[in-house]
Amino acid sequence: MRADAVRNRARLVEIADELFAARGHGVSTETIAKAAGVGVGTVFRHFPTKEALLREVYVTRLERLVDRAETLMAHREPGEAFFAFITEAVDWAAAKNATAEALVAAGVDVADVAVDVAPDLRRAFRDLLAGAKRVGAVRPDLEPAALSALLVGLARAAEHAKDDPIALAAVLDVFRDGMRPHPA
Amino acid sequence: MRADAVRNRARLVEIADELFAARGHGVSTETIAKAAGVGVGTVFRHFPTKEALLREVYVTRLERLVDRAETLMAHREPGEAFFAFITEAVDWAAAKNATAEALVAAGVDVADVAVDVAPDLRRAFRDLLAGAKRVGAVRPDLEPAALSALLVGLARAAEHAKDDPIALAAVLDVFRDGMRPHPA
DNA sequence: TCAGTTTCGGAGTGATCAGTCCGTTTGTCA
DNA sequence: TGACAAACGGACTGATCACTCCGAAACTGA
Repeated sequence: MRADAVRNRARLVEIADELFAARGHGVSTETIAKAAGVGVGTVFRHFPTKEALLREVYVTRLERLVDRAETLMAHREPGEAFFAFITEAVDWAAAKNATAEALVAAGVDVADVAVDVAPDLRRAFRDLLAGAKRVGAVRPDLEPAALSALLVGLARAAEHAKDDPIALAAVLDVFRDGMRPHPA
Repeated sequence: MRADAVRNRARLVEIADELFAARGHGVSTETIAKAAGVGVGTVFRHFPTKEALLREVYVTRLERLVDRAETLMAHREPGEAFFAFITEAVDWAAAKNATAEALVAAGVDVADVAVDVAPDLRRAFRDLLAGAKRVGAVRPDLEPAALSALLVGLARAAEHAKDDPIALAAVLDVFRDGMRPHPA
């Protein structure tokens, strides 16, 4: 692969990520191409359809999430790692929401798109939970499947409250307290 | 207003609600018109733009939600009314896959899209919360704005977990426990 | 029943978008 | 450096969508 091709491909994913996050999946291919400083032809040489570009963006995001979980687990105490992850996930949330919904709207099964990343993600969730449960930071009945659903929900709730810092803080508190071991 | 016009208008809102819920906002005006058994011209006579039809659908949904909150408050003990409302909102969302969208639309554009209903909705939330706080069923720092965001998130989380009853139960527990007064 | 008016239906319009095609440019390697 | 394949750019195409327009149909009140 030629050097300029590699550069353009990476840049396209990066720019597409930003534009999809900021303006939804409705942004036209031409807009993305212009923002990346290339022609539309280049977009479609690297990605056969717009949907393929969306998938790439989505997978890239999931990979970053997994990386982040692993970094936190390696450098923090388990309970702290877990809640730091939850909190950070909020920042990442709005963008992920938009992409996942775009894929669903396009009739794509998100689980199918993420099939390559899914095992890593599941493992990261499992390890985060196991560590946090071991030190008693998280309720013992919280399983990876529920955590996944909660993160999706948190992402959505955070997006909804993003312009109201007080509400956003309350939302985070509710999630965090709800995930902690319940007294009684 | 002529009898057939009234009938068509109501039918359009009803059909549009179903189609938007099932297939997203991307459904074309012509699809909606055909499903309602009318021509596109009829759609645009009743609603100047597609967006106006969307708004009408949202407002109708929100009104139903407000009605339900009021009924619960009138017939149940405050804490029970609050949690029954939460639980029902989820069932409704998971089944119809639509309330979250409606709430997001209301939140993102409260002053605009749902200008007529927003005060009622806010009042219903405020009253539900006030009652529940009075009897100590809900944490005192939970405000209507945060509740609104949490409902959106809960609806989304529940939808994500709908095929896994154990995860769904855990998700509901996390939300309920998180909304209860925090010990310490 | 019938005139008068409202409402309807759907072909037509202009705009936009995903995706194609090919002449031109650029990186690569001998 | 020069030859050549790889990659590029953007005009172009066909499809689709929101919305318009007006002759036909249907409701209503007398």
